[in-house]
Amino acid sequence: MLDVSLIADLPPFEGMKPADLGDLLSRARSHYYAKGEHIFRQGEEAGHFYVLLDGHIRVVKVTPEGEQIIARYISSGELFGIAKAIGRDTYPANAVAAVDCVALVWPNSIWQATIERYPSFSTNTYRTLGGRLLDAQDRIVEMATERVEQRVANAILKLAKQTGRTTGDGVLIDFPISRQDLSEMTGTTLHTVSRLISAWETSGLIKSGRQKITVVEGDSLLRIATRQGDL
Amino acid sequence: MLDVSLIADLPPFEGMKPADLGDLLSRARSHYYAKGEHIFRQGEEAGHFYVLLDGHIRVVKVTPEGEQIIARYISSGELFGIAKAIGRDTYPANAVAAVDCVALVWPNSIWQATIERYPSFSTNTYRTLGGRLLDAQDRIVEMATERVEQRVANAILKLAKQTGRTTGDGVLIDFPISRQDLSEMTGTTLHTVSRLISAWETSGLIKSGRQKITVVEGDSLLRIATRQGDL
DNA sequence: CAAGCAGTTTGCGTTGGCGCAAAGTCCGCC
DNA sequence: GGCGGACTTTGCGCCAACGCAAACTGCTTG
Repeated sequence: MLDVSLIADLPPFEGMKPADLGDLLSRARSHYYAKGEHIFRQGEEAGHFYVLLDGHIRVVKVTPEGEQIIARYISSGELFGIAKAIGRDTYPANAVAAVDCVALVWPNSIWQATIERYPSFSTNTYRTLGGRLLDAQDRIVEMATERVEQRVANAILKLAKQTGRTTGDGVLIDFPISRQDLSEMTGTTLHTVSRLISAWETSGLIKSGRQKITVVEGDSLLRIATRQGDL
Repeated sequence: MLDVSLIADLPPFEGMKPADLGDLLSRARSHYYAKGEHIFRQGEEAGHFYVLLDGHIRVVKVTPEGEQIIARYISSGELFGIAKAIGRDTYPANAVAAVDCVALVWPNSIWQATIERYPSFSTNTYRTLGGRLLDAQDRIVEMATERVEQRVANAILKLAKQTGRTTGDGVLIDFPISRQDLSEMTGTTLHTVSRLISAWETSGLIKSGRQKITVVEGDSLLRIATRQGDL
């Protein structure tokens, strides 16, 4: 049986009564996803909603031409797959386990009742949604106004902030991330990302390895991310 | 006094009982905004929410460097300024009247009660929000994968579809839109937009004038918008 | 109706970033 | 422990789109 302490402190459930939490939890099952596994796919009928308990999930949009764009990374404690919350019947993107993951899964049949019964859950959900809308719009502005170099620096900084783990060298992004992944987050090519990272590594701003990036001098990177034409 | 028929058929209020509509309407006041006037500004305390009754509104994000990006156009019948719905206390963008406009205005103090009292209004609102999130993500994908030419063609087609008025020549976008506006929607420069439009006008795909665009051959434009590298 | 401004067009030189290609390098697996 | 595949690096040539500059056009207003 799942214990309430699993989710009591997670943001989506903030403000809910313990009894309600237990009730909600009793309708969930937990599920393990191996690294690389798809939790759901774009266009698929949305049958469930999820809370990530452990791991990292990549949310990926696929174009008709087969190109992939990373919409966002989900960290543990976050809601995802909430198509129902936006009045949708199909998932708008793929969700892939970036590492081995554990998630709680609820059937969407209880969505409406859940939202209506637990106002704090409802509020939390829509706040999350709103945050994602703002994120998306910020990203549009970024893509429209900044150069590739700035966008890549920014993406690395955001990941380090969102999921970074401090090590001896600096802040390590705590899941495997390839040059290709970064290029799909910033709208460029893996080649360009590779060149930028090589250059930054040479000048000591970051350390990097295979699917691994450590931010050493965040300040310098931030300067790159925010400066305008003043090379 | 405002009449229920004003809003009864608008999407945000679909499914509401006439009595409830009257109730809601009694708390609104209507307001006229002259072309070019700001309805609210980015960063400002969000004091009201709105439904556009007539006109067109441009929602604009401003960067720290002063560059402007058009987030979306609001057409009549749409909700806007719903910062409260996403758990925000300030407006995330400017709203400017693209033409003379009339809007209904409610104080945000009644937001929470309104959302709770009228479930269909709540559902409609979040569906709208969800649509905007999906739009934003589509736009990210577009900016990451398509060339300027395709994005501009796409933007024109979307505007024609959203707000087009059929005339003798074709479908006219029915509010003033400059080359600069289009460039701010697609993440390019007014020069590039101007060049593209000139070319398309020469080959008869569109007609254009000062702040005016008519789509003549939508099919050909769509072909430009969707084709990949196959020039 | 003249002036002026906002919006548009067009030319020209430059360049950031892409596309292609090929050669590493690291890792997991048999 | 060696093989193969996934990931990364780097070189080179090119072109779409930008930046700058200047001229043009057509509303609008006094």
